[in-house]
Amino acid sequence: MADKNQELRDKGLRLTPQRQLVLEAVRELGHATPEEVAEKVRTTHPGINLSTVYRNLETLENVGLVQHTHLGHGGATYHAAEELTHLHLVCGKCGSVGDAPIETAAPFVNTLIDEYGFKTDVTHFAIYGTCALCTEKS
Amino acid sequence: MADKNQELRDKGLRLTPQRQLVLEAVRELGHATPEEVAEKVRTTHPGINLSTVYRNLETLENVGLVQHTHLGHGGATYHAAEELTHLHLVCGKCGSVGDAPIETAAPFVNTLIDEYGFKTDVTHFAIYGTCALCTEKS
DNA sequence: TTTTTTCTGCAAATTACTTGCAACTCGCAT
DNA sequence: ATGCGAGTTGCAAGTAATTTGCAGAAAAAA
Repeated sequence: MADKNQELRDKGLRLTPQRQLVLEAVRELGHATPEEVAEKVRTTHPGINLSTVYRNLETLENVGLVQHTHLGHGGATYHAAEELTHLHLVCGKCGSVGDAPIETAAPFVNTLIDEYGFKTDVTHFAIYGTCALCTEKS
Repeated sequence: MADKNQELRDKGLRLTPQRQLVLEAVRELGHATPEEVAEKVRTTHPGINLSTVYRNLETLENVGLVQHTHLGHGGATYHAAEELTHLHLVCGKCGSVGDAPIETAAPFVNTLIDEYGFKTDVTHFAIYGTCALCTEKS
């Protein structure tokens, strides 16, 4: 964990237990809302305040260790930066979140660059639709 | 306007001035937040309540006359169903919203169907990235 | 018209997040 | 080791955006 300490300090951040736990939680959860992160952190550090979680997620995002994505209605969900290598396929019927490799979108992304000069970050918003299961059912 | 009346009645909806105005406003505005719709409606019907706007947008969405899209942080924006024929390219730097024809995404959409059975609605979430202008500047 | 049923307005409630501030503590410099 | 100062935390209050409960208003049906 000396490395983990270093990782945060290198970014100019102070090393607090809360901050470490928030980062750990995001990494372990894969993707999670601030509320879910807080809940996870509370299993080992019950007293943590929700605003501390929000503030740390923001701080960690500023230094590039985590990122947020919009998977649904209002709420953002957070990912560890290393894991942001897939698209999110959100099903509007059942709410499930599937993954697809980011390369799936590569031709689309290239088209947007070529024709509009628009550099897309496909992971920032979910891809919305109906999953295979729900399509069958209807 | 007999046709417009019919249009709503056909869907089993009662014809109220508020409802007509909300639908009109969405059509005229192209895309708008609930707040913007309310403001527009108030130019001719000052007393309308914000919750009436919300409820009507929801109702109109249920019968398929309007749809909502996520262009940014939390808020949804509403479109007339007829006009949902383009992608939204949202720039994370300047906040501008560009359009691109929906066909741009067709190959991508097909790939997702073929490989994952996932039927995408590309208009529901914005496509996020950096626009040509902001890319130049940096 | 009268009845039925759906809408509307209003006020209060909820949700998700942000902010102000005093107390605390991390890490550098003694 | 010890202390100092800036970055952090917890707490409580504050926002912003949307939702809900309800009684009265007003469409459509009878």
